[in-house]
Amino acid sequence: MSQDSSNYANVRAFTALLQQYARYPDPVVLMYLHYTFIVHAVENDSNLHRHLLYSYGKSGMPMDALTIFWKITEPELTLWNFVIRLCAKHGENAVSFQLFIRMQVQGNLPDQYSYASILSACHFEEDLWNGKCIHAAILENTVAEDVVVLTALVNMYGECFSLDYANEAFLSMQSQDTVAWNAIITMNIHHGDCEFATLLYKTMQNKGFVPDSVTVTGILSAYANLATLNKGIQLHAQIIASSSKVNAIMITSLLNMYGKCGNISAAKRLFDGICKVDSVVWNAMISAYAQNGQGNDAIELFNQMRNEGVKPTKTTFLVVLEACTNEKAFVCGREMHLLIKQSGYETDLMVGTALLTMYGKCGFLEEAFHVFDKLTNRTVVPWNALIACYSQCTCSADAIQFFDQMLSEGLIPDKITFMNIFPVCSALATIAECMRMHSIAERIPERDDNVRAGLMSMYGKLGRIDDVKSLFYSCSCSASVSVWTALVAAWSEIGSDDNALECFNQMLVEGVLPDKVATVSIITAFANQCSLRRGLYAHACILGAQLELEIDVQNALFSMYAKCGNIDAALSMFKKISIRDAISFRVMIAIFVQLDNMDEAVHVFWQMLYEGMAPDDVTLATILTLCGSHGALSQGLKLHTCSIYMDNLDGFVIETALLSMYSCCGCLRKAWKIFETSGPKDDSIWTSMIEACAFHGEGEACVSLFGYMQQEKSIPDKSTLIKLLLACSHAGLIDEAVHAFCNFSSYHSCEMIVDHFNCMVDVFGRVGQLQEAVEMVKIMPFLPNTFSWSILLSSCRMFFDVKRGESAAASIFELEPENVATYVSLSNIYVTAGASDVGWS
DNA sequence: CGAAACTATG
Repeated sequence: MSQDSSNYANVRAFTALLQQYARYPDPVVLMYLHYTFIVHAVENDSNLHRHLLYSYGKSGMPMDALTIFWKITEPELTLWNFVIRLCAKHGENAVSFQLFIRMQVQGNLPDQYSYASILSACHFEEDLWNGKCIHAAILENTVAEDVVVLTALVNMYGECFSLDYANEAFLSMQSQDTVAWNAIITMNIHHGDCEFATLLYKTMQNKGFVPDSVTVTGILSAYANLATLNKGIQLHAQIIASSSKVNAIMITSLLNMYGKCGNISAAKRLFDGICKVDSVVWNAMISAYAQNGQGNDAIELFNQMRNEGVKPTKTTFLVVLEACTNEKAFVCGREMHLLIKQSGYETDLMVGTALLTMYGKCGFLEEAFHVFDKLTNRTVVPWNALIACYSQCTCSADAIQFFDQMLSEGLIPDKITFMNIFPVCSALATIAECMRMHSIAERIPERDDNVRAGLMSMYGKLGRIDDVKSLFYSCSCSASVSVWTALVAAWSEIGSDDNALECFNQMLVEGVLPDKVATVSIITAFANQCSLRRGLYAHACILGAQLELEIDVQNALFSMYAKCGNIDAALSMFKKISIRDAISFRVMIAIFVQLDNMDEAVHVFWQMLYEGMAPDDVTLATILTLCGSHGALSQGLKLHTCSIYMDNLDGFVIETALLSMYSCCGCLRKAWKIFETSGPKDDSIWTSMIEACAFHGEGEACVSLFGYMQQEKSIPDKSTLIKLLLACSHAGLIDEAVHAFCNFSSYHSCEMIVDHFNCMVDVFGRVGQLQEAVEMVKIMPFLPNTFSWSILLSSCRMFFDVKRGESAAASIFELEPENVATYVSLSNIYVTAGASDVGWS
């Protein structure tokens, strides 16, 4: 066989391979094939070049495609257009333009497809000038009226400049086609005008154009953004009825629509019935869960996705992290971090920001900062996320420091920055800081009514109603609903509920309808004043505004009824909410906990689990504490079992609560078990264990725990010391008490409080060392309070010491002349000492 | 075999 014919056979074989490849594109396989061609010296076949070029294009590798392209001598116009379009599609806009110029230099005149391709290389505002140049060239050309070119212009102006210009290009078409309609519809959706997009959709059909899958996709996202579930369902039904082929993109749009409209079960039914090889549909379903407060289902679905071998993408990380953040699922979040590291997305700005937000929401500020620190070319977005983390964890000073650091790095804060930093200033309660932030905020370009409202609520929280008012009156035009809300809240903050109500009325009079946020904050304001009458009034005012269906409003309403003392109304509202969220349950549980109604609290808690909602650790911990105080061991055990299956809970909080619950229910051994099996211990769990031992009279155990705690470098706080001293006192462990007391005072003398000394009075008094007890009262660096003397008095009574008892009683009378108990105690001393005849009456 | 404008999840 000659060299030529063998080469020919190779070319045919490789061509076949490449065609096969097109069905399952994979960059690694493609590069391997390319390498093999070179080895077999068939690489220079021009036919093969074309195949390779297209294959690289399909795999989304524009630069490799270009390398092949340059080897082709005198490529025809279609190939030029192909590579221009390919580079544009993958963000290589500059390369597209170079190709476009080079093509013409080599004597090829652009046709309508060339113009359409090069226009698609203009995506951003910065590209507008290029786009306009191309537009000018088109106007000189015969293709100026071509619908393809004009559609590309619609898109270019829509993405780089304004909807108006896009509309102009659309209207300048002599006749539109479906694709052109699709372009103008999607442009309106991208600009947020979904109502108009649906109107265009109707018009298009009236004019006889048949919507295709692209139209449907766009309209579905319009319905999603408008949250018009019924329209969405209707369109879904039409899709099914038309029995046209449903592609993955349409499925994704449907999932998104159901998710945004809050109909998770419909989304899940759809999802279960499709072929799930594409990560995008998984992402959409995970996101639907995450956005509807079902973070645990989102996480579970993600695990299923991995089990089925679907590769997570950047978006997967973003949506799963969102779920972890909402659920405070730290364990899962940390696993995600590992995966993200492996995928090389750790330093991606979006992923990094989502990751640091997750850590921050879970309360792990160090980890959050660590992620932040690794990000390069930081924009204002990760800074805002970092500041928000520290602000929400009430690390106000750090938040301010980061703010200043951000400024010194030359970044300009945006309104989100201020939305985060204003609450920090009110938390710090330093007026100088508030004014400094105020003056910086005055200088940012995008200050708007939300920034103004933020400022007003900052001053409002500090009670500076005059500053709030002057900001309100400095509005150049009529105040927006957020500004009105801030004013109402500020009046309410200083307890002037008449003014708050008057402002609310004034707002209604001026035709400003309360939105969701306004309604919630107004209802909450009245709830905090326990003003049922005003709360009812606010409730009545919003009845017409379709707001009573909003879950946040419903939560605020029933909580208001409870705070104002009308529990029955609260409960019946709670029961009537059709789609309750996790917040509804947490609020309702908190209400019952506050009422010390364990049965109802536990009942709502189980109901919450039954409806698929995850409790947070605070909710579970408060219920456990309630069970403890009611001695409800069997409920406590059930809750313990159930907590084992939740991974979104803060271990320390739950373990500490469990420990206390067992201790209060009399199971010291179970409390010990919790303590022993918990990992590294924080201060609160040490303290709880000491308290538990004290409660059960295990004084010696308290003392040794206290010792261990200090060995572990855990610093006992003042309340731990009190628990310990009480335990020692009950167990008569004088030396141990003295030791702990002296030890603590030598290291933390500034934390010593009068209660510590009172405990020591009790320690000595209880065993009859009355002289030492008196000394304790004398040497304390505080003025002894009634308790100090009362403790001494009761010891004197126990040991029949009339003289010291009289002197203690005299001191109490000085402090509290009306204290009847003292008379009783003293008379008891006289009686027991057989000295009732000493002349006191 | 292969061109073009409009398409989903964040």
